[in-house]
Amino acid sequence: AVMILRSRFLDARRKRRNFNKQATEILNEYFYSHLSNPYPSEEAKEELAKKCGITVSQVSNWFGNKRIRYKKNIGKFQEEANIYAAKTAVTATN
Amino acid sequence: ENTNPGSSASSSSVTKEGSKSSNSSAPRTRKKRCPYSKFQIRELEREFFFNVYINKEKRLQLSRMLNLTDRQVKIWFQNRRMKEKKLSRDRLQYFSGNPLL
DNA sequence: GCATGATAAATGAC
DNA sequence: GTCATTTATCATGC
Repeated sequence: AVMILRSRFLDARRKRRNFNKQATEILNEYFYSHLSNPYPSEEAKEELAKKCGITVSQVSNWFGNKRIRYKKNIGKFQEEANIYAAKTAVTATN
Repeated sequence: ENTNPGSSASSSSVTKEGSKSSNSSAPRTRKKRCPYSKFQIRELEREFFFNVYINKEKRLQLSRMLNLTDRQVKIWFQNRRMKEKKLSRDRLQYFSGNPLL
């Protein structure tokens, strides 16, 4: 039984699985509502991880990938940015 | 497999600024990430298993054998230690919600 | 065929 | 030294 779990752990890391839609929503909401400084603190990461049902490392990975891919091609994310900007416009000003 | 690591920073030396000490401000050009070969990884892992912290002598020796700079070897061990720590954390988190134990 | 999550070199703060 | 990060690369999903 231990061997099974061990082997399952070893190859469960690069077997990539997409996050569910709700988790992606939460992450994108935070990212685009903090676009001027998209660097969540450790506490914020833990909260995001809990709400998304993923690990803190996965949250860090997501923000790392998001930051550079957004920076490299802002135009491609423009539509997405507008959507979440409108969705979180109220909370962002507070 | 892996050619001289020192040449991978900027391939064309003519177009890039040839001067080195003229501008003291910018971070110059970040060295392009070049994945290490299987042989290099094997030897690095072997030494890492022997001791997680490598001393200066072995570091220089290993860097020459693998055609890497001592700085690259040093940084590899730093990253490898971080990887080990993260593996431990993930193991704990993975087996903590254990459905079979 | 790219989008996406995870990992591997490389940098910099401290 | 650690450690969050940037960047490119890898591996998979679809």
